[in-house]
Amino acid sequence: MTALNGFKDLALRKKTDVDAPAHNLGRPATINDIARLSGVSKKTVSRIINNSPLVRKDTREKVEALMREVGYAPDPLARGLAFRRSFLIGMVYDNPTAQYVVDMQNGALDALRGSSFELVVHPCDTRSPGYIEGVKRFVQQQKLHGVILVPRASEDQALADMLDEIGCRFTRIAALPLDDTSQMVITHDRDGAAEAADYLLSLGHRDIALITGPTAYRSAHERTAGFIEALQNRGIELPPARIIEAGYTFESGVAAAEKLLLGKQRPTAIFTGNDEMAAGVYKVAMRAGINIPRELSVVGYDDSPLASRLWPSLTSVRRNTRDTGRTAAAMLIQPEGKSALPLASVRPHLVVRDSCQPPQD
Amino acid sequence: MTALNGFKDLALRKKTDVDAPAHNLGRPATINDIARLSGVSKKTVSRIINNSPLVRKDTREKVEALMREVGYAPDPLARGLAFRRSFLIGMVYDNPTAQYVVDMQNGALDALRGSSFELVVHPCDTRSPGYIEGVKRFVQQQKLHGVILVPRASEDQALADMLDEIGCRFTRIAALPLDDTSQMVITHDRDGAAEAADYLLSLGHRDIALITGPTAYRSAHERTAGFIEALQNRGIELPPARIIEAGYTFESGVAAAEKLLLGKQRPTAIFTGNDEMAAGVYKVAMRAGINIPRELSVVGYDDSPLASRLWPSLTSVRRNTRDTGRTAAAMLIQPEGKSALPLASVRPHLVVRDSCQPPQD
DNA sequence: CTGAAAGCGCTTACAG
DNA sequence: CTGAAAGCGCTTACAG
Repeated sequence: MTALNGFKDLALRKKTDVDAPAHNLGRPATINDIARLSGVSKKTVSRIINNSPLVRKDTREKVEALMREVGYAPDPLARGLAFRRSFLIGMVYDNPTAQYVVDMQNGALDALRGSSFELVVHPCDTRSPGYIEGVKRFVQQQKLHGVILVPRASEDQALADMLDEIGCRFTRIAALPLDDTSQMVITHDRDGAAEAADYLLSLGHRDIALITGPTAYRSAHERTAGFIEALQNRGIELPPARIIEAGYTFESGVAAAEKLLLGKQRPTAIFTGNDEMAAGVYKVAMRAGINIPRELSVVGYDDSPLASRLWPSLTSVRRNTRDTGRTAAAMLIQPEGKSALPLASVRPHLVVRDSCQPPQD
Repeated sequence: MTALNGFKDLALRKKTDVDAPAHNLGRPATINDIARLSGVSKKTVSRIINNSPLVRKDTREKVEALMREVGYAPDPLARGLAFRRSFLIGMVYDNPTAQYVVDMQNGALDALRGSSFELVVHPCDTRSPGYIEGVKRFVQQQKLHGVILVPRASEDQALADMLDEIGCRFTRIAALPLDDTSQMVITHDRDGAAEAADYLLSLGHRDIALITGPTAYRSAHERTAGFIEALQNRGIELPPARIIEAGYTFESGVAAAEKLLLGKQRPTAIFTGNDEMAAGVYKVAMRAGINIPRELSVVGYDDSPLASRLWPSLTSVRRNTRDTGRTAAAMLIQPEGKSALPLASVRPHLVVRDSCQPPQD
């Protein structure tokens, strides 16, 4: 019986080294060590670990001092077993852009730093039929404390429903609010695209084209809507031929740009739904000898590293992905009742570089 | 007392539904359920979970069938607590290249898929003094099963020593063997760079320049050595002015390229230690009106997405990072004694695109 | 080849 | 505000 042993040890200690607090146990301290050495019960130590208010202030301070002294940290495995919930936050994503994924991870880790939580990653393929089962196994088996859903996985209602059903809390990251019940971080892609439109308008462009991502994606839909709306607000209506839906990939950007640039009447500016597709526009323009920015202005979305690597460097909408990840993780590890804000916002903004100029005529 | 309850339940079941094996317990099954329902002891179930040979074949098959039927999966938290070791693999890295990090993670996850292990990520800053303490806390607190060390963190002997000291197993990924004791995956950067050199030689280039990464990095050192060696093998000695040490970053590539390209006598070809710096060469060449590949051939290293996004697309050495990650993780979760290969190899190879031509004269 | 007891380091539910 | 008992779901060490 652990507890009894604890008390026997305490008795021994009292005789020998109660005045010499060199608590050196040659192994990681446990809650029993802390209880024994500070003369309180395990349960009181547990209350202190879990920030219960039901502990006298001086008791708390005494015990916390001892914890620091011996370098005590509670075992997440043992806590997890007792809580029936681990100290692991899962990140579920289906996104091909490495920088976006890494930024999101780093943001989440920012929020987890100093807490007892760690981040476990789960890329998946939302087009494969079994992927929801895969996430379910991941969540249930590891008894995850919570999950961060990254676009486009965050947009799959079936995934969210499954998580609700098994009682797993989660935070969704999305371009706009998807429902009223789940926690969300909203990235306001509509505003970012509008800023891009306003910028091109302010330079004097009027014949503008748009290469969108797959509009089944919320992000693509919002960026498209935001861009078109902003133009309309200034009295400019985009003709259908100036809007091309592509696939968020470099290759699809190349194909879209060929339609736009190799015809007789080309636009003076192009806004693309992400930087990958903007790189496709660059390739076509380069090959065709169209000078960016003199003959063609280009604005991307993401502000990925690619934006500054391209030449001329690409003006692009920055998404503040790291902040998004940090916010999402922070919502998840917040103590239960405590101001559980269901919604948070991260706002994009335009980063101006060298890829735009007033149109020549 | 769980065990006693277990036996009581078994008795009840025997009367009622022993012939109707619809084992539906409205909660995740535990080892006790499996033991009770299959009429063996907990310990025997445990042996089966842990692949012990000390189980009769028909016992094993009977129990495994039941496990499948009720969808039993052992709780990693409980196993971890008893084992004093979790089912978590850590990945420790200090690398700015997002694609490299993501490829490495995905590779590791390939190897962990279907196992009981999950991947928990730990980016760090090897230049900050406290980072080794940070890794130590990470490993000890989570009782990690093992850790994958990614360059450049993998090259820090102090980090490896700390892990040895606390008894944490780890796999290092490195350009060449660093010691004889730890498990390693060798990426043979020397060979990759040699292949780049041979390719440029085969095109007829003789006045070649080299932009290296920080040679304190093993990867940069090996790539540099491999490139220079391959040239020497063909009787070509690189003059010191043709070798510039840069920092693996885009900006440092720009600065190095300016030295090489804006002088009077420029080389006909440049090999860069990574793709980022090659993008820097592109920028300087573009700005100065130097045509790639007609007037200048460029070869990079990494075969990152950037390589195909640049125009003209960049010939580059592919590293097979995903294989590297998979191999590293596989070594870590291999059953203890079982053929614990200390060394594994992943070989790079050149991917030819549009950035090279024979020199004009 | 199989099993009953004790334990891993915590928390919950109950009692005071 | 504090504590003794029981339990979370597994494994280890010992015994047979």
